[in-house]
Amino acid sequence: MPSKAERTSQFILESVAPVFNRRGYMATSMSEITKATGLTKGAVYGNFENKEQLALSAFEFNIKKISDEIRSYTRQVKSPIDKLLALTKFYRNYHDYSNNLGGCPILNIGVDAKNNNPQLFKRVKQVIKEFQDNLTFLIQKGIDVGDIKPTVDAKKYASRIFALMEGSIFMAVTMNDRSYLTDMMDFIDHMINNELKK
Amino acid sequence: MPSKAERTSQFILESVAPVFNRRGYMATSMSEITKATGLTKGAVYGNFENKEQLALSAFEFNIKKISDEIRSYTRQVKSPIDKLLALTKFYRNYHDYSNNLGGCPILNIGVDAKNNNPQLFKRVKQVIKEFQDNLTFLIQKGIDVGDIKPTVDAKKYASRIFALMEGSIFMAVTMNDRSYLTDMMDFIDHMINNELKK
DNA sequence: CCAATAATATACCGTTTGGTATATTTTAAT
DNA sequence: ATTAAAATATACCAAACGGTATATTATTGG
Repeated sequence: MPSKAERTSQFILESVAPVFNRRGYMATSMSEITKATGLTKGAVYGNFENKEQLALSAFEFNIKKISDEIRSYTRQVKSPIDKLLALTKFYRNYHDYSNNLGGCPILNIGVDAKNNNPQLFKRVKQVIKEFQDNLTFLIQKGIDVGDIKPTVDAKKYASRIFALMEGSIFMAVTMNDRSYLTDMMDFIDHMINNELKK
Repeated sequence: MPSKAERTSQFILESVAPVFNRRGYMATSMSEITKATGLTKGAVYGNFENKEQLALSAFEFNIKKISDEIRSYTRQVKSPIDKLLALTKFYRNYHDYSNNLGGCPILNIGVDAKNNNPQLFKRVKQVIKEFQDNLTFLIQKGIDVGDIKPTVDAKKYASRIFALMEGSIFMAVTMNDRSYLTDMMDFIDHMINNELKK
């Protein structure tokens, strides 16, 4: 059994992760944090150095949760093409998923932290790079195994697909209209089947 | 000559519009506003009711500036297709343009205001709708005059193009890499010429 | 069950927040 | 140039901010 402190730290993160994601770093006050957790400042500061470290950990918590969820989709299939299609399948359901979280952490914290928290922003950029590298690797593997046209520029398609996804997430969340997501995922699927697939 | 108050109000808006755009509503304090303007709180509150109204006016200021800039591109050509291409031409240069402003107001304030300022968020949604309606109207006109395929769903393409643009702006600004913009505008141009154009 | 220790709550710190009442200065019409 | 009005600066307010020292309560190994 994990120690009391470990359990409390996890509980705090679970509680404040959506708050930070929704409200951003500056707008999330310590009083909101104590309210969201039901704990006092003493407990929070006993488990986290300061507000910045807590925000950083909350972002990490959100990213891990999404990554795990994505993996649960992609690991069910084997071929690179099917894994790409599994990714769009995940994002088709993202509107429901994001209602708990309050939008996409990469998008929200990317916008929020850029001019408010350099450390957090640096981490967002790393996460974006990792995500895109994974996507590039997947497309390249598809080329290597002969499923994807060898003329395809893996990196270019990876960054394009990522931008398409973030754009549709922004629109779906902002306009509260899931059709932005489903339409874009249809579009990406079409791209995968007609431009990438051999 | 405009009155002193009118000139001061404009000066305040010019000064604080980029600050609000960069930092968001909550993170922009009155002390940052007095610092950015060089004026005192007395002057600011003499010209604006409160921080919220100032943020609202600053957003309006930014949107008008961009709209005017876009119009200066699109009015130089006549046909709907050329106007669409003029739009992507504007966004090709958006990386330089946005460095002064600190990103896209629609994206920044859309993300920032969603859970921090209902009034501001409502206005962002209106602006998005107006922008998309203009785009829809333009595509529909292209269909009517016979430049664009009659099978094209104007509204669907309008919202898709808008999402593509916002996605690429987010990526370009966040990763500080204009190629996200140029690549996406190439892509949209290709779409205009091969899917929309007769 | 009992201490030693770990974890949480309480009470407080100086600073900054958005906002306002009032004093001072600047503008502009005569 | 004078003066009434408009605009700006100053000085202040209560409340909230992030953070901390210390008191209190829970936990846990013996």
